[in-house]
Amino acid sequence: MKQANICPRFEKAISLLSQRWTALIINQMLSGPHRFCALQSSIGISGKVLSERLKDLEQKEIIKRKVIPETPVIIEYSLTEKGYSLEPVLKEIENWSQAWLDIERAENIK
Amino acid sequence: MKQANICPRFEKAISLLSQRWTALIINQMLSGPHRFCALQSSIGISGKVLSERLKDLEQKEIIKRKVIPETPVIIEYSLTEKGYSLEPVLKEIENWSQAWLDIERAENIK
DNA sequence: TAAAGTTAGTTACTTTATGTAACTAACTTT
DNA sequence: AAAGTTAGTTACATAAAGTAACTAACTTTA
Repeated sequence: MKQANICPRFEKAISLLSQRWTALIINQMLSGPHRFCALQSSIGISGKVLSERLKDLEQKEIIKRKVIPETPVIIEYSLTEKGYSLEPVLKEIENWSQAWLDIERAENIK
Repeated sequence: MKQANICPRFEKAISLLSQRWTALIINQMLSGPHRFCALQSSIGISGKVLSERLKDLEQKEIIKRKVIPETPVIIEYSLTEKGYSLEPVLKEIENWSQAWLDIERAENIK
């Protein structure tokens, strides 16, 4: 039933950003390189899915994985140029969220 | 394990746009109102998931559902102001996709 | 007028994606 | 030696999507 007449590049971009966690991972990395467990705890993702996403994003050349042979070894994930170039997208999402969404409080009021 | 210190509005926006099909549905509607089966065939989504998404987007006030009592009845889905305000986000994704993605051809070459 | 088609969905069932939690291996700190 | 940290992996459970057939109300065609 796939018959989309939609631009394939656009569809690819959408399918990338529609993967759960992907946009949040990229967003965290906009502020600099991150380690595996830092991402894990800052966005609340499981190790399993995080490792899947990082492999996928690396393969898509959006992030790069660097092994720093300190003793204990440090694995550092950071954005490539292609990855950084998603910043305007994330910023627009943030702008929209500030303008149009508000935090529900109802559930907290007894 | 949810401990995110991320802005809750931003997270909400991300979780909206990370739902499969949602961004494509909104994108189609940027060009005007659409009927159920027009969306179905233009983006290649199943009736089941489309009806779920439309209900969800309506409840979030991003789209509105209008019953036009022509004979045969027409159900017209269109963006609200909140929905239209996502246009810059979609445009940025499109810009990025044009600048950074290309169509794989390898699989077509024998 | 019966048969076939369209629209806007829904239902039942299957496959895929995520979540949860425990585990590993190599190293460090107590 | 025991416990903790880092960067994952594995096995199992639940949730989300895909597939395809079905419904109900109406219309068009033979």
